[in-house]
Amino acid sequence: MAADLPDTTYAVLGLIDKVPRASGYELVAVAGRSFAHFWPISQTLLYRELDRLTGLEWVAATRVEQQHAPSKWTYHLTAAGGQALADWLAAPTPATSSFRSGVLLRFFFAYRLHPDQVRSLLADYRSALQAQHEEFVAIIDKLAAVATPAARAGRLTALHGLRTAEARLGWVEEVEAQLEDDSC
Amino acid sequence: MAADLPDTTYAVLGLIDKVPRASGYELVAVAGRSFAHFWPISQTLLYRELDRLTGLEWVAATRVEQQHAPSKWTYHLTAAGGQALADWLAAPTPATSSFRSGVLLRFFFAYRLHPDQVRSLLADYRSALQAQHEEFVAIIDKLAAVATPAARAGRLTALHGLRTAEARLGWVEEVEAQLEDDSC
DNA sequence: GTTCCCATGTAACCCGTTACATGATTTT
DNA sequence: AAAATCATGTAACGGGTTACATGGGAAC
Repeated sequence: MAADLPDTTYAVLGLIDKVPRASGYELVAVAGRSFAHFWPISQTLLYRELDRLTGLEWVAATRVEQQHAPSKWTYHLTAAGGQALADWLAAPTPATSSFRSGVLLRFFFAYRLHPDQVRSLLADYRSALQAQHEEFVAIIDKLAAVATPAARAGRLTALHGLRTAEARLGWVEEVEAQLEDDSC
Repeated sequence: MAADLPDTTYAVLGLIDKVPRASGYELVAVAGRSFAHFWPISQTLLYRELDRLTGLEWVAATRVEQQHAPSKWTYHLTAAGGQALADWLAAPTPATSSFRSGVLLRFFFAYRLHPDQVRSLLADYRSALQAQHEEFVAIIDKLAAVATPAARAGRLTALHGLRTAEARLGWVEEVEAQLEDDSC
């Protein structure tokens, strides 16, 4: 059907389905809180996708006047949009999980560093992982209280992040232990 | 000093340091086998970075004539290049680990799918993870035999991938177990 | 009265990708 | 004769980013 669009387009489409009658501004905030962990998008990009989606008539925009705040556009799926989302979800998933890690890239060349510098690299990484870990725990706790299918899906994707962070924290410990052995 | 360059530039710089006197063609192959797992780069991009690095005079190119194959350029670091690499490694690492997962994005909207479709999504993900797992095991085995600092760094980054894949396979099992509970 | 929140947008850049071109040599 | 390997490149596209602009109402 439609020329094949980037997954980001469907991410926004799915978000509008999940949070109907939201403004672009609100969607940016929701995206930042929800799928940003495994599919980050900037504000500019999200607005661009809203344009694209309305152009495709997959979503319809409604003008809402407000007196306590600027007027806004709210969005909701059309029938065609619902179909497009369903088609995309049903299509076989290309295994496109792109991962780029500045920490690992540096660690890969770590043999050019002093052991102290390596240790500090690992320490920074640990802090970042711990912060992530806490975020995921918070999300899981919050969503555990909600008994909707959407909340469950959100909780389980957060669990994926949690398990990943745990494993990587374990890796940091493993590596630090190995470095200590060498110093002796 | 130099306007701040993308990490990819330093990735190539580090690779030339690690594998001196290699051609662009060889570097593409090595990059594909080594840091592609956490820092993928395409052939075109790598060649473009070689141009940039020679322009910066961080690497120098030498023409090598061959009779059994086309002539080639080989690369090696200059003093300035070595300094640039060291500076980059020593600089505080921005926590830029960008992760985009098509599987998680779909899973996030999984409440719109039939349970069977979710199961197949998870099954595909498991296969991909298992393939990754095997790759990392192979790398670790291969590098365990080599007793250089560079090999050790490579082995430990591969271990990071291995631990991550293990944790995610565990997540798949966890989620599948939860889905079964619901069916009852 | 400055700062934060709501709300939407423009401009410019460039990184990274895919597809394709070329051509010699070696292997099947 | 065809296919794979070695080797380097061009062309075009677009997704995603950062930085900036605007402006009214609310909060401190």
